Amino acid sequence: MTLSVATWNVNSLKVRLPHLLDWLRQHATDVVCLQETKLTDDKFPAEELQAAGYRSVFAGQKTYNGVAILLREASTAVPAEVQVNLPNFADEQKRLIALTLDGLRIVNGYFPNGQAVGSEKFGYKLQWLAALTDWLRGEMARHEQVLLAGDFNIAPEPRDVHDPALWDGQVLFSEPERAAFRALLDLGLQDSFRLFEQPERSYTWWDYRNLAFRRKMGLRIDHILLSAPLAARCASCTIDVEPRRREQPSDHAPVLATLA
DNA sequence: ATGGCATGACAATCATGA
Repeated sequence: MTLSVATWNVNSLKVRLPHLLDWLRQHATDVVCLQETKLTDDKFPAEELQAAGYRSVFAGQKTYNGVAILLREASTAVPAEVQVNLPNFADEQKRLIALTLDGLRIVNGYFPNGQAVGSEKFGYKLQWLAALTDWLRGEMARHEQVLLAGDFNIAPEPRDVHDPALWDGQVLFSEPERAAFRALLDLGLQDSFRLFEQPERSYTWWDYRNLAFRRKMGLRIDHILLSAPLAARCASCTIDVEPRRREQPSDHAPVLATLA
């Protein structure tokens, strides 16, 4: 029994819905984690996604943030244990949604950006990461199969950054953020992308400005992490850059993992 | 050079992203 799981920061689900529907038609991915939907729940396009064969579980707000998990009806069980936001971290911002699918605990996060190292938002990012790690420790004790996907807003290693010297110490690549990423790995999670040989300059985000995509000036900040039993089943993890080539793209590309 | 581009709220610019 195989299962495919994707994560994609769509940077406005309203604007990107045509791209998403096209992508779902092409890939028929079983589970799709979305970030930055930027929609209140009453505006979520659940009917359009239902028509495309997907059940939606979502938590949004006006203008900013917003997360959703799409489940392909034909292939997935009914979701249970739906969790919106971290239970140990009071937060107005909708940045996390989790559910359990036939014993598989799926956590989808839109991690804070952090704005600038040392800023108030950077402190919020580190606190959010600490709360996530504490909460996940318990989730991993309760579930053998844990999948953490999303826009982490952290490039974990120099090879995940187009110009590590330029980005040294900057937000998204600073030592405290990378240490927080390692703390997630220390829980027993593995970076599915690095389970396999990958092309040089593999990134998931490129600035809209300065022709960054064409010049391969990107960062790998969107990830799918797997607990050991899932990592053992992981058959592939790839970044699909095709949607980024389209007109009016999201600045993030989808990441896709398959579990055998 | 804190810009450059994109999105949303709002009605001309501004907050935010990464």
